[in-house]
Amino acid sequence: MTTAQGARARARIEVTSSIKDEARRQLAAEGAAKLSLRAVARELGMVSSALYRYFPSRDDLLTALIIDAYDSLGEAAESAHAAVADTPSLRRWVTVCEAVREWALAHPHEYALIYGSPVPGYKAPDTTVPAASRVGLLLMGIVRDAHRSVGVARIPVPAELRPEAERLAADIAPDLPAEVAVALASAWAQVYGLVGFELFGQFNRVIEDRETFFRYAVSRIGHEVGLVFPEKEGQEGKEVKGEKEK
Amino acid sequence: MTTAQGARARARIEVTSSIKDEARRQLAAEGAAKLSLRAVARELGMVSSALYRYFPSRDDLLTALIIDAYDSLGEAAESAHAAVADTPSLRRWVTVCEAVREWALAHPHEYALIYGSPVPGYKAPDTTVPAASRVGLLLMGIVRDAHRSVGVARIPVPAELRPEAERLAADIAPDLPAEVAVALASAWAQVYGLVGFELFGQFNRVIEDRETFFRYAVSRIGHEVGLVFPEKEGQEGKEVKGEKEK
DNA sequence: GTCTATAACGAGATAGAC
DNA sequence: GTCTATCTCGTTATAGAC
Repeated sequence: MTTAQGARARARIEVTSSIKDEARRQLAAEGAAKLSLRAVARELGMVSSALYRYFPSRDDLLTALIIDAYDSLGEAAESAHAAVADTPSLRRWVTVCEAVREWALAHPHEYALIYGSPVPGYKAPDTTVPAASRVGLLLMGIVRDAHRSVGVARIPVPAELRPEAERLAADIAPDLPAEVAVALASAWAQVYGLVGFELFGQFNRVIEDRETFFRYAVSRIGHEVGLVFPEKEGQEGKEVKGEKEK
Repeated sequence: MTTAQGARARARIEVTSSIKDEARRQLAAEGAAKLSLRAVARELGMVSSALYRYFPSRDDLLTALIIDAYDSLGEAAESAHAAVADTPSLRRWVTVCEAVREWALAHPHEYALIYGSPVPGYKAPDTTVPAASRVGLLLMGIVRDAHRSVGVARIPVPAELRPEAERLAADIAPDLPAEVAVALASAWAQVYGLVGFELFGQFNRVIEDRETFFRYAVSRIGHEVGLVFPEKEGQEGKEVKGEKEK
């Protein structure tokens, strides 16, 4: 009984994942807008109606691919971070950003799916939110740790932004000062901009040594959210005047 | 003679632009991947083959739309800048960035066309480069002016990035120091990240007062390329206060 | 010379009857 | 599940109108 059920469940999981694999292949070839349940079925030697036992609609298949992509990116970022969890905050920040970039270069179509132009007619359901938040939460953890240990630079926000900053911090980063929460949100968007520019071709004929450029740019951004190498504190020139320690 | 030619030319321009108008409508409805010459022709009451007198292929139509979008964005940015051309560099920077954001919000599908995920199977020809460069050149002009008049802060780049920085400056910004050229390229990508995050929905449930947030974030980025309000020169360090708990 | 229309090709998607 | 009749698409060849 349980073995039969287990076998069925296993088979279901296997079919589900080959459907997603084929869908990802089509994503790479034709783009998300042209993802067609029928084509997936044909390629798998199934009939289109059979797919509906696994995914009730094309949008549900898309949603599954999106969640998988967010999770794959999140896992790449988290495991890269785990290897440097004991190092200074700026090093951890740069490492995570580099992992994001590398994942994006290795999975350009999935990156386009989650961070690129919206798919026409598709509206992502709230079920994508947890997976979508993983990298942001990871970066927030780095900044939080830095804030708790050595203290991060706080760049005062202008009065007009104060209410939004307070609300944002209360909403998503209750243990961070409002200024830092704002800096973090903006920093994450900026990192995404660097990755997007490279991936979508805007750096063609502009930036050649993209890895070095990226490492430098995200370390500047990390610096901007207040992260430093503790041993370098006080050497950063006039950009950041933190208390000297050491 | 001239009138007949003029009339023909006028008619040609008019038909060309109604083709592009209709194509833009379909872009908004279905996305660039599904742009179809036949559908455009049908909607205009023409026959598909007639379109080939105006655009030799579907890709050429796409290219025309892309160039138009870049030019429309470039013009929006340039005319916004013209209104504040005599103000301090940071104000000019922020104004141009805000114009970019506003154009993007007003033309989300065209923004997605030029800065979003690549259209599967389409390769942009070099003819798009001049239009694509307009905003970048405008921003570069602001930084150049600041560099010439009050001087901009130069943040030294690490040794590993030095060759790339020199190459980049020589290539695209011969009148800027290498460090500043690098900072500018990175800044432009970061501004794009902020706009993209907002436009593509990553700020949903995160940032509410997006206009204020954006103004603040891009002014920080402008600061990062060395722009300041002249009256604040020499006070940069004061903006940043380290904080420590221990 | 400049345009539009008709027809067709090969490839693919789709809806529905069976 | 299968098969078929009918759509779509980009593109080209051709013929004729202005």
